[in-house]
Amino acid sequence: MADTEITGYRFVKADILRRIREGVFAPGEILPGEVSLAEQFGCARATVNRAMRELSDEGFVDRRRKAGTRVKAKPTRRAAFEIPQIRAEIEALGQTYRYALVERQCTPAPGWLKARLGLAPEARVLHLTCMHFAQNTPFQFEDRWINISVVPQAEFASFDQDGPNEWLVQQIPFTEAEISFSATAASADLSEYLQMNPGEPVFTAERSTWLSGAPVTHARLYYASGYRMTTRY
Amino acid sequence: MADTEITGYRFVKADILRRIREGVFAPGEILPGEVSLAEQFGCARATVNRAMRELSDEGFVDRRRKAGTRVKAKPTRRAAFEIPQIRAEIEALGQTYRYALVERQCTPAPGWLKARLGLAPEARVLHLTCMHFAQNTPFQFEDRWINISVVPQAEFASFDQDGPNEWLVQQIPFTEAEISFSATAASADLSEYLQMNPGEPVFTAERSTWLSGAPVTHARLYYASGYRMTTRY
DNA sequence: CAGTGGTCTAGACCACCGG
DNA sequence: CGGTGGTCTAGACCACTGT
Repeated sequence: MADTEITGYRFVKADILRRIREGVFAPGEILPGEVSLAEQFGCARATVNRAMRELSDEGFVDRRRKAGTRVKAKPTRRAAFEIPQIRAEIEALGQTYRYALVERQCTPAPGWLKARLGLAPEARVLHLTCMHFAQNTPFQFEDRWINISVVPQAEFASFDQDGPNEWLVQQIPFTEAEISFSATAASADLSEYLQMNPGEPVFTAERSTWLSGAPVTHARLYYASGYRMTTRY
Repeated sequence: MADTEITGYRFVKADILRRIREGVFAPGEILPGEVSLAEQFGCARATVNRAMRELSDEGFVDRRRKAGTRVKAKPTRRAAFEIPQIRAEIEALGQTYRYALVERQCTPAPGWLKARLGLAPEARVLHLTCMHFAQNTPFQFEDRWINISVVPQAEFASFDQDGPNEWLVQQIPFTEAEISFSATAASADLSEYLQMNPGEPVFTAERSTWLSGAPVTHARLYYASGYRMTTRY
């Protein structure tokens, strides 16, 4: 019997997804091959292929040559979130962004940093601490380290107008990055910068980037009280 | 002059990306059109199209009909993270997973929950609290609400063997989800469940799902001390 | 309105890997 | 080994939107 004649990879994708949701295709079950589906939908195989590839990218099905396409038994959905760009984040809230440099210093890299980034034993780094405000209330405290041997021009940048992140993205790209989130307790110093009480929970992001294996920078970002990172999917 | 003859969308993608990184294509600059690139690379336009589409998906370029493709001025990289599946998460650490139901109760939905999910005024919900252990040490405390009118079979499930999440993914799919992360302070109760001190920072995830607009479930997930959510990109 | 990306097609060859 | 998905091609039509 003729299926609906509406084509388009979006339709194919939505239709397969519907059948998965309704249990027509049960978890673990193998789906018809691309050729067969192309016939059913009355479209080219490439169209089916694109639909299935997206379903696979989004974690609904597993595809393997010869083995075919199977509905994932445990649907591991994945969500994408935008790496927070502080200025954009604040301005998106309709608030004015303000930046302030707290401290700037060239120093030998501390041991933990060398270990984390894989720095050379004698490496020197630029250490910056700064504040980001939304409407003049503290929003984020940034504790950043930049590898001078990979980004030598950092040594001569003042960082008194633009934050290190904005500066870095214009100076140097990166190829690998790692970001992790956790909850930490505010130290005495930090609590003053962020206008909170010592020991209060702080949402903390820690991010490292490399350029083809060479350590570029490391930052700890401490968010003021009440911050939430949200995403829909 | 002839460019390299190696084709493949992966090559095209990598080559364009390299030129972006090296500054050959500066931020904000417009790239050659697909036809032109196809000639340069000696391949079909569809091949270039796929390469460019992926670059766009990954946030390196912006594409618009008629306007062409531009290098993103502020590279907003996006990272994908897997929605944490507690059992898998713990077993991936090589530890044994254990689940325990703490409390189970059908109740009228509290006001904040109705507001958050968009529940009907007279809605009744199933409220569950449970613990997840890794190697018998507390890993996560779960505070979950399930909408009985959308998932009626929940009323008759005991939840004494399997956690609500594992049960739900087998019972009902969802179409929309929202997840947010924050740092909260451990309440007296919570600190006992997670074996920590009251007031200590707790990494907290809050997740809501809907099925075609109908509220399905809401959960607050409190992670034991020291938890980090990490992703590479 | 015209140029760009978005999508589809029909056919082809190939790599991989399950049986 | 043979079937499945992975990819490419040459060509086509179309939707959107900047100018």
